Amino acid sequence: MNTYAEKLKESGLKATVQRLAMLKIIDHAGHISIDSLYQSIRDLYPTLSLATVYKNILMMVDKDVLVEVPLSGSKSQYELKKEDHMHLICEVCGTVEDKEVDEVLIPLEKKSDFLLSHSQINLYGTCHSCQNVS
Amino acid sequence: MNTYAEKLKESGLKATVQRLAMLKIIDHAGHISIDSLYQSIRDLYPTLSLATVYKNILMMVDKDVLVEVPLSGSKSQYELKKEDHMHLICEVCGTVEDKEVDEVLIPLEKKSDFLLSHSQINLYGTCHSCQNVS
DNA sequence: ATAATTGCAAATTTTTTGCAGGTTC
DNA sequence: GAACCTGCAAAAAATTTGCAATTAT
Repeated sequence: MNTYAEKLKESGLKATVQRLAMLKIIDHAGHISIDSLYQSIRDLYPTLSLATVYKNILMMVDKDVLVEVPLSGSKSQYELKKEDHMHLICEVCGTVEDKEVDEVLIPLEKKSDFLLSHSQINLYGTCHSCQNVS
Repeated sequence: MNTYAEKLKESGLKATVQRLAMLKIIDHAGHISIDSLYQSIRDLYPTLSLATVYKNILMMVDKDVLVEVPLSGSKSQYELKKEDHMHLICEVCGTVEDKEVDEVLIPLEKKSDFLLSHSQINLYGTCHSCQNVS
């Protein structure tokens, strides 16, 4: 059985073709904005409506299937829920790369007397490739 | 002379009463959404228009007077540009607290071969006060 | 004086909602 | 078959734009 379908059912959501298509595209892209997702998905399902994309994004974020990645200066992207990690956002080419969070946050949590539920770490700068173009 | 006015002029922006009022409120609040800012500012300047707030936010972010703080599940907030720091966002009471970034990021930058320009670190969880309410 | 900024109204863009018909379990 | 989901169209909310009048330097 399809993993995406399982994830949905575990979360109490029905595994519709629309949702499966969304998850497949999001997973493949890593991170994606609602607009891009809608564009991509129309190639496969021309009748899928933007309203459905919105409804499903909200629902899947609510059910912890997806995570919102809010970004400075552009619209939020969405990704599959997985281990906390940070994003390295290249200000030149716009690429978003994932990176492990390591144990950076545990000592921090103790020092702050803050009960951490999840983190959102975005580092803006210039990625390896773009540094070399100069 | 007023510090806010200086900041604006250094950035090539005119020090209008509207902008000064915005900076004062933002500074006092620490972080604020466009809506809240508009509400607060109307008490002082009932004729100030929402369009002006939007124009000035964009302009001041562009000129590095302000910084956008994008948040999961709610609209972006804005704050005065200052040293990079992280936000501890309480999921119970919604409070956003500032915290130093320390030297957490420097080793990270080296390891990632990423030329860091600025960071945006939001930690979601439960703050000290809300932990004690139980 | 001149170049930038404001406020208004209108346009555009983004997101949400209601509901009839279709689909999943 | 019951509850849930979709797609459409329409509504609501958020953001941007154009422009004449005003303001800062």
